[in-house]
Amino acid sequence: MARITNARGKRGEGGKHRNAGAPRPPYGIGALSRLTGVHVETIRYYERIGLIAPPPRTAGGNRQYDEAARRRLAFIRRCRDLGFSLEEIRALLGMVDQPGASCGEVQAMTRAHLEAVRGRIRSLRLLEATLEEMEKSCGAGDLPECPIIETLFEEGESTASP
Amino acid sequence: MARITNARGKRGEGGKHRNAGAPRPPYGIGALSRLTGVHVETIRYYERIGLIAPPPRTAGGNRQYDEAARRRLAFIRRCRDLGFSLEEIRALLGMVDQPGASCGEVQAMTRAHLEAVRGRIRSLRLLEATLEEMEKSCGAGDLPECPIIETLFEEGESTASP
DNA sequence: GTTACGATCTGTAGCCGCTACAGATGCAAG
DNA sequence: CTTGCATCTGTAGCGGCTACAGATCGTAAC
Repeated sequence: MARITNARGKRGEGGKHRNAGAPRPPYGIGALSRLTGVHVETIRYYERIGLIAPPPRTAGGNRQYDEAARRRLAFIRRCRDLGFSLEEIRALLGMVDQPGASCGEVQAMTRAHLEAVRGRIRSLRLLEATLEEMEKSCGAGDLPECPIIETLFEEGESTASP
Repeated sequence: MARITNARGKRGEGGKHRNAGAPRPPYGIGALSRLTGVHVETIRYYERIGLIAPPPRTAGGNRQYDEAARRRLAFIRRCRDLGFSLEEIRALLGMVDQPGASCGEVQAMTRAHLEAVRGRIRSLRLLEATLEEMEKSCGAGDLPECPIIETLFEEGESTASP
């Protein structure tokens, strides 16, 4: 969502009258946020919990990020989009930082995560079926006794655990 | 999960030597927990946030629940299993308590919830596809440059938002 | 220079839906 | 009466942010 378009939309961020386009390092936290799609507060949060390193500061105390920081944060963002937890991401970043030979581990984590995702899909589908049935049972929705409520009051264990 | 089997398994709860089977009202909070599958702490939490009414107490201050309370909590449990939020459940309970004519509303809520569930399924499926592709790209898992990591470092917006 | 205004700073508290303690009682069986 | 579980209250923590408040930074325009 909106990557380069508004990167310079409000303020140049690169100072003077640069040759237009994306801003360059060092990035302020706002620029980094726009570049990666991670909210400013979330970036600070990641720093607080030690997911990203504290960047150098300006004389006044504002954070300044470089290209490496940007890439790392974008990596995190992509992992989040794929549903990895922050702890999983921490592990992944650790593997990234290792020399080599970690490919197998990365693959294993991906596989485990994939299995978890599939599990969630399965239970959501059961849930979907139950809800569909309940919804249909209502017909026009003007019965004296609501069948949905009846169903919810009935005995018996439920099917899914989302 | 385990409904009547262990209802009397650890302690009679019904006092004396009752004719076996399920305990009877009034239920202590533990018995209620076993009957509904809702943890003791969670029951107290529901009371604290006003989702269930504070029950009468024994002289010593222990909670005592009746059959109506049991049914209501079981209702809540079933709704949770179906993925309704506590706020949604609060609304549903309000409708239950209304005389009649709320069937349409209940149906509408169910429908809305069903749509939300379907949305979640859709994004999880996108996610699944991406993860599958990533995982496959690794092959035997012993490449020098891990393709998964490469992918995660690549530019471009991501697809799903789970 | 100064003013104005946005960007950024720190710190704290809140969201949901529980869960996990600690430390004090209740209560029934032996 | 003792044992020993069940229950009590209260508080804090989880994950992953989000939303303030109130202060300071930084820069463009006058």
